[in-house]
Amino acid sequence: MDFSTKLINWYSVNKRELPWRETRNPYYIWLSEIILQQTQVKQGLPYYNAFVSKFPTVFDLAKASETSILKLWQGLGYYSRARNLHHSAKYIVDTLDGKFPDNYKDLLKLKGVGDYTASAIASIAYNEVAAVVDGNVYRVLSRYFGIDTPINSSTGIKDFKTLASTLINTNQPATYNQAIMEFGAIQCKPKNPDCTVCPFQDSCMARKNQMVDVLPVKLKKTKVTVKYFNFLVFIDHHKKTLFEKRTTKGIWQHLYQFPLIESKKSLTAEEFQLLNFKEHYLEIEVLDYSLYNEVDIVHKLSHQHLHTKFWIIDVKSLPKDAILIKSLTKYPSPVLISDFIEQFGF
DNA sequence: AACACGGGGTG
DNA sequence: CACCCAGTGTT
Repeated sequence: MDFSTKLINWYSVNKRELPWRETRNPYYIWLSEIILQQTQVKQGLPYYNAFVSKFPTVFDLAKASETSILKLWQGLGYYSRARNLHHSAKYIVDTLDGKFPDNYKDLLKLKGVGDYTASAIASIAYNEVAAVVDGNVYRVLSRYFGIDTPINSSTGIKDFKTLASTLINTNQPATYNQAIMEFGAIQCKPKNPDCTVCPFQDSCMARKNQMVDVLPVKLKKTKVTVKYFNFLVFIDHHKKTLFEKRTTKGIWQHLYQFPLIESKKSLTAEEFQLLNFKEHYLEIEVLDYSLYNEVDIVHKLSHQHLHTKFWIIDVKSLPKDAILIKSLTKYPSPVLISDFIEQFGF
């Protein structure tokens, strides 16, 4: 029995029931694939259901505000996915007259859709013979064929894509692609896979050569930078505060936060006073201020550790663009901020 | 080619 | 703590 048939047989027995497997609607397939980029099924599933429920068609998504889409995306991370989703929905509705791209080449033109996602949608929704290569596929192929080429090197990316293209079952591309990914997720797991129950245990090169725990090979690890964030939580007697949209390039673009002052180190109250935050907000008359968290809250992202202090600042009045504290939760904000809002309670 | 981009889960 | 996750866009 050949590789793809064996995989498909395994899949027919072991596959999970997932809502995006109950449809061929390209819009729903697209939604699920974007949500699942760098995201585990367990984490993405409730977001998928929320998006399908709130935006049942691409037209609903296209006419929504970016803020409402980011609000529904809140907590999922990699927020450019949500912004690109909106951009592409408008492109489909406005430029393509609502006709969803129906092949790999045209799908690739959508913002936020790269080689993997274009292949996934083309195969799953339209049964196009386009091989997917995601983290699961890299792992399964590198182990089964015993390939130690780094999966994130240029040659590795090219070679694995070529190999995947030779293996795909051309009669059942949709099923094959989902089968190999599901196999990687459930059987050929990153850590401690149970190879004794694996259907490929007799032909797997990694198992034969005891390389299961070192494959796939990946270049370099992420280096983490440390940053120090001071959030200014203004409160006036109208129960209003300042909440700003992040327009800068880096993390959390277009999400909302309390006014932020970044420092070179963790500040004491005295140092914070010396820093004289009032310089940043000349027009605001400060009555009193205090530190909410004595110990820094360390918010860990994959490439940054954010050491955070929340300064509670009582003020007499605030500028016109202040918003009611009660309405804070209507805005999309980073988990770090929404957690604070919930715990502080105001 | 290297890096930035989130947050949750696992061993 | 290190690594992984149905990757993509930018530099």
